[in-house]
Amino acid sequence: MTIIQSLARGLEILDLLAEAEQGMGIGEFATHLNVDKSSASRLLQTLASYGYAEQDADTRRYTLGPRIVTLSNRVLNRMPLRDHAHPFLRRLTRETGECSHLAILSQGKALYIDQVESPSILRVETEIGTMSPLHCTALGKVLLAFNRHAQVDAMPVFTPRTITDLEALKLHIDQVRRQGYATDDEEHVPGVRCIAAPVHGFNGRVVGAIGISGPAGRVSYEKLPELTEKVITLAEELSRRLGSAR
Amino acid sequence: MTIIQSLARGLEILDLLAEAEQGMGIGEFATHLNVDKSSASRLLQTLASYGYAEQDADTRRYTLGPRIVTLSNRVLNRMPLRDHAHPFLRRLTRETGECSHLAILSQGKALYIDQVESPSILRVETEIGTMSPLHCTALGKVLLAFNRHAQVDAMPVFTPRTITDLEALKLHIDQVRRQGYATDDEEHVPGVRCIAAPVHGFNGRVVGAIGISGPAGRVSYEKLPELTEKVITLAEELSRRLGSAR
DNA sequence: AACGATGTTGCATAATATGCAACACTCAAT
DNA sequence: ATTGAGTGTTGCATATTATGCAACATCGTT
Repeated sequence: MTIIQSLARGLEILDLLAEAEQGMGIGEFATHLNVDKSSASRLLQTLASYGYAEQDADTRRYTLGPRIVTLSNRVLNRMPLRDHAHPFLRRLTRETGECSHLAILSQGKALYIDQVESPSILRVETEIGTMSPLHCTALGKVLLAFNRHAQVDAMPVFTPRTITDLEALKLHIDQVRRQGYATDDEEHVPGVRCIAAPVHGFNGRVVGAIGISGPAGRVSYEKLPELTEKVITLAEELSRRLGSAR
Repeated sequence: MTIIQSLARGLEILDLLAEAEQGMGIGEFATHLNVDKSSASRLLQTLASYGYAEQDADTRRYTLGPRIVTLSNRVLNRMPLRDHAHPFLRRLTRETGECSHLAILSQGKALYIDQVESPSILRVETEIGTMSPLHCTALGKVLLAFNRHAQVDAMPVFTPRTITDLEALKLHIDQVRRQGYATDDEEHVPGVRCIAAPVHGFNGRVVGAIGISGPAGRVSYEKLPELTEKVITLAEELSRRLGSAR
């Protein structure tokens, strides 16, 4: 496995730009990459010439360019699941009042490929493109339980409630498999609870997970059964829509 | 202006992947880039290690990876305009029955940053991330007319109705400026008509364009005045929402 | 105008990306 | 099961290019 260093540096620059809302100057890149200013400048020029970066004429700082957006929607538009699922996401948010999400397994994580936000002021802030760990999120656990390609190789701690023992997780995932849904009980983000259920494709295989997330105050233990019922029902309807025999 | 060749090759690979829905094999990359298979393999491995490409375990072909989606939504989420405008896009589609779009000026083109699709089966297929030429699209003409940074350097022909003379375009844009909206009368895509109007920000500057597109049969000359009125009204409401004095 | 900060460009050379060849893997045909 | 073709990966010598340095250009502040 060989890494082409110059390409890697360019991609690292994109990672830096993803975190730099106000853009970055050449000197900052040079420092982060541990290269000379001149090298940083040439890398940025290359990225800019292909549309991946943009230099603000006034501040001379660089920001992410539009080419990324074009490519991203190529990726997303290649997923028919998204189009089928979106009306169900809207229904789920309408019926529960919480944010709803659709995720698929990607690179060992749960990739959020669509969502509908809650109308409530207090809500969980996530975005499409988020890649969540599998072991401590409801969507992730569903993928672990129902997608044979899903596996965890690390189980970082996010909260005191995060499951960090592999045997404990296996038992938990077995239970998810039996009950047909998963919950995240403040295991990833303190104060946030999630519920998710699997989405089956036409051959019965699990092609994704659909679920809701909300503040623990609203997604309370008393409300869990009712909300869970809604998530499961919508997931099954969507699965049937996709042609699943289930 | 120096181009870092290895980085450029990696970005060219991303461009190839954007067009290759079923992915591509290493040999195809090598041919397109005019490099040896081994070089192509190393470039792809680098892209894959950063999440920009993925290799399908079964076919061994490479496709675009999820990292692109994550970055894309960073770009889009940095535009408050999108959040403000989305309800107006929905209203516009509801009131006209056509697809509605929101675009900004980016790299000399109109970058579509949001849209709401028409419920009709027959509709215009565009996607977020599309970068349209300015001289022959309604959104683009609005940007040309109202954004002082917008200019055209080339005027490629798309249809027999495309304006290809610079003087003619200048007159046309002057008219757009006077009337406060623009139309695309089958100038970009045969059989497609569009209407767009400017969106003004809090300092009165034009921060984007909002409009609709539909088949010429539905966006007929008889319907144009009524549809135009709706677009202008919504654009002005959105502008007021953004704090514009207009 | 002078100065400091920042981005850009030319040039010699240090470093790395390349092509070649061998190898590993997969699949289809016999 | 074996063979051959097709495809992706990896080691190595060296051809090529990316690098750092220094000079320059640009911009904003005093």
